[in-house]
Formats: sequence, structure tokens, C-alpha cells
Amino acid sequence: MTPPRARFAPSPTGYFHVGSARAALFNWLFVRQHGGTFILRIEDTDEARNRAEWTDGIIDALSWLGMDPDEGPYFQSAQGDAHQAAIEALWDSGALYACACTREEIDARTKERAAAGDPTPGYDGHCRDLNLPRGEGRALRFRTPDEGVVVVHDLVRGEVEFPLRALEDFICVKSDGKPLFVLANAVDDRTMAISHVIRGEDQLPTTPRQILLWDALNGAQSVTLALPAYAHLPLLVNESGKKLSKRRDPVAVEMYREQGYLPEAFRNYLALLGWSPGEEEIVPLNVLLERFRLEDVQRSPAFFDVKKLTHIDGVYIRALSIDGFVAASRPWVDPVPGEWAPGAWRDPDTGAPATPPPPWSPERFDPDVFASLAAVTQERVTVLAEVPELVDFLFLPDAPDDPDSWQKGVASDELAPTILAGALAAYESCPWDAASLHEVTLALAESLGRKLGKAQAPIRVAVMGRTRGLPLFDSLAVLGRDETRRRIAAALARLEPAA
RNA sequence: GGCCCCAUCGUCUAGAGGCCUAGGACACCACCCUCUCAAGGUGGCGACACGGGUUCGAAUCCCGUUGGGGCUGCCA
Repeated sequence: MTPPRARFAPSPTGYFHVGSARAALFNWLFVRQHGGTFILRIEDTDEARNRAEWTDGIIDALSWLGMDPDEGPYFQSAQGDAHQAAIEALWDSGALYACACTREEIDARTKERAAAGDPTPGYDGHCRDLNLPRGEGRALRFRTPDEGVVVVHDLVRGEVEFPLRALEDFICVKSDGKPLFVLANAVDDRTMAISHVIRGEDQLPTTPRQILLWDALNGAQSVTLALPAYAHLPLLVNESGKKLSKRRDPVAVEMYREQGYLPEAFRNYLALLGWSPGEEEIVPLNVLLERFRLEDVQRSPAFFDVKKLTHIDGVYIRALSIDGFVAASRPWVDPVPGEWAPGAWRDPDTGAPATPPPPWSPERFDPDVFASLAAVTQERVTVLAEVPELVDFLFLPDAPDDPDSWQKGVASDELAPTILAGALAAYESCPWDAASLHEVTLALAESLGRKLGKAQAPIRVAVMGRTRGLPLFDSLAVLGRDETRRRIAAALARLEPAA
């Protein structure tokens, strides 16, 4: 196969949609394994607001996922000359005609037809043979053949036939002279010599029009180009089986990045939607590259399952080396000014939800202290944004205050004062390491006739603030004798303010 | 309404006529391990939408039904 040229062509509409990310990934995998070219084209011809910003977001997200384009970004808005030339050629060849109908007129006629028993919707070809001149608020329609079929040769779906009689004369140039998506898209694919169009299934119904346009362009312009190969990927849906919607579904890739999903894990999960690498599903990139086949892509829609994504992310996090984990956690525990950090991105619609910064100040954070508990932290988080709440007790001036934990672990335990007082005494002079602390605390528990599991709760809440968290004795060992005892004493005082 | 697509456990999938009393993973449940929480281990629950064909034999092929979805804009 000659090296393919495939494009990822998002429109900058606010943030990077997971469905777009999946489409980009499949394009990228396909191109990489065939030594081809991965092209980024920004389809920004509409009312592009804040264009630069959204485009930067797309580029950042692609880069985060390790899929930097080989060419581009090209901007559709910069292709005006090519679009114009195509329109002129098409007009001169007679493929287009001017239409003066308004939406209202068309709808009215459709209604009339329906009343007369003809349910055919769409444009009725009213202006088709009127030979109207161009201009004056007139859109240009494509003269669609009345008989026959257009067949789309789809790499994942096989041959899909569209009867032409059901295809109306569609508009491809707006009344202001600007091309519509269907035309701009086809023209750009021609000028960029695209060989493979890999995109979402929602684009399948528009494909016959683009094929018609492509053929017409071949006849109208001096260059004859081979039609690209098409591959329409199954849609990503929510749990009710509907196409992922920007409104009610968490679809922003930026949001997942903020929450601390690793790009490798995210990419691995994306690859699993509509495709399977085989017996193992958590596989490194080289395996993805080795095994991916467009032909093996599933045809039915796939549910974007955050639970599974999260599980996979947990596996990737645990597979990190300690150093790797410490480095990956950095933005969440010790963000560097000027560099990417959680909280930088906000949902353009809701203005939320950004991951909050760590609860401690940069001055209080100690990388070495964090590193000493990294191993036990690593196996307890599933996304990096969970790291701060596990280690915050180390960097806050006092034990974090969690009312539920206090109530459950201390206030409602009649033995809590005894345990805390016992621990305060026992910790005064015992060797300060996890094993010794374990031993000493176990002895205290047994003297009170309690299992260690139950007896450690008040100490844990007094020092670490919550009933759940890192292993207690490792944590105390790192926190230090003085601070541990100070917090236990503080908890005792809080329990018996009078005494 | 019209056109198109799709149909294996709740979810993602393996399965390309006999290897399937349908395999794995997520989720869920139970047990084990255990200083909390995780992680890990063991086991469990759980699917070929339905009806006709074709065939010695169908989850796999064909047809129909039903169900779901997409598109149907002078948006991209």
C-alpha cells in the first residue's frame, strides 16, 4: 500500500470531545502502522468564536495523547481560494444551479405534498430548471441524479448503497457565496490528497453527497483524483445508548486530564472502544500499533464506560515506578507556575468543574516526604487527583478536619479517650519506625481487649483526619514523633475541653 | 415520515459453520488476606433479541420481525 494520508478534521467547538479523540486515535494508529501521514485540519468555517483558543486546546490534547500531527494544523478558513475555484468549476460545468427558495417555502410545499399523499421530504427541485442567475441571496444546489445508487465502499461496513431518488438536490454554497461543510470538506480532502477518510458513523449519510461532489469535481476540474477510502467508526454512546452529548455527558478530554488520568491509559481505553487487541486488553502502544486493523473495527456503538477507564488507569498508575509516580503526581501536589496544572481548564459552558489545587501551600509541601510515602499512595489511587487527599495530613498544620470521620472514629467510641491517652504515652519513648509503632499499638489494643483494626481508628482520625487512608504506622513514622503526639494531644483536648 | 446503520453477559468484547454445556475484562456479590482503605487471591451471578430458512451441524450464512441508533440546517 502506498503510504496513506489520513486527516483528523475536528471543528473547534469548545473542547476536545472523547469521540473526536477516538477518531483521531484510529486515524493515527492506521497511519502510523502504514508509514503514512497524520494530518490535522481545523474545520473552522462557521461562526468560529475564540478560534485560536479552541484550536490550541485540540493541539494540546492531541499532544497529551501522544498523537502530534505530521502535517497541519491546516485551517479550512484559509482554503477560500480552493473552495472558490471549485465552486466556479462546478458552476461552469452545470453541476450546480441557483435556488431562490426560502426554508418556509420549501416546508410549505413539503406539507402540501404530504397532504396529497406524497410523504417524500426534502427539497422538491423547484428551481432546478429555472436557470436562475447566481447572486442576490441565492444558494447553489447540486443537481443530484434522479436514478441509480451511490455505493460507499466502507472499510468497516462493507458496501453501503444509497438510492439516489431519496437524495435531494442539496445546497453546497450558501447565498453569501461561502461553501457549506459538505463541499469544503470534499475540496479540502482533494487539495490535501487524502487517501483515507476515517471518521464517525454520523458522517455516513453525508458520504454519498461527497462522492457525488468528488466525481463532479473530477469532471469539472483538470485534475482527476481517486476517491478516498472511507471508514466509518461506530458511535460512542452514553448508558442509554444515545450519541454522547456535550450537554449531559462528561465528554471533555481536558476534564479527564485534569482528574489525573494518564494519557497512556486513556489512549489504551479509547482503543478498546469498537476494537479489541486480543486476549489482553491492557496493552502497550507497540502492541496496539502491531495489531490494529480497520477491518476488525466493530460496527455497533460503544458505551464510554468511565468505570472501566478508571480501572485501567489504576493499573497504569500502579505499573509506574516510584519515581515515575512521583513525577506524574507533581502537577497535583506541587504545581509549577507557568506549567500545565489542574484547574487551568474550565468547561466553556458551565464554567466548571476544575480540579482544585492541593489544600496546602507550596512552602509546606516537601517532595522528599511525599516520595517516602509514594509507594503506599500509588497503590491506593485510581486517578492522580486523588493523591492530595491521601497525603494532605503530612503538609497541613493540623490533622485535616473531616466531621464524619471524627464522629465515627472518635466521638462515638467510648474507648477513644483511653486509646488516645494510651497512645500518647506509648509513643513518647518507643522506637520511631513503622514496625515498632505497630508492635506498641498492638500491645495497647490487646490490653484493652480490642482488635488492632478497631483500636487504630481513633489514632488514625486524630493524626490523619480520616477513617480511611494510608497505612497508619508508615504514616506516623514519616510524620514524626512530636507532631504525632501533638495531634493526639489536641484530639484529647477536643474530646474533654473541661478536663 | 424518508434514507442509512446496528443487534453475544448490565457494560466493553472473543467468536469469521463443528474447538461453544459461548471465553476474557469492567461492574456487582461472597470468601481469603489484612492496622483503615486499597491492592491481590479464590469463587459466584450473568448473554448469542425473536421467528423462519440453508446445512448432517449455526452465535456464526440468508430472509423477515422486533428493538435501538444515526442522518434528514444556507452547522461542522
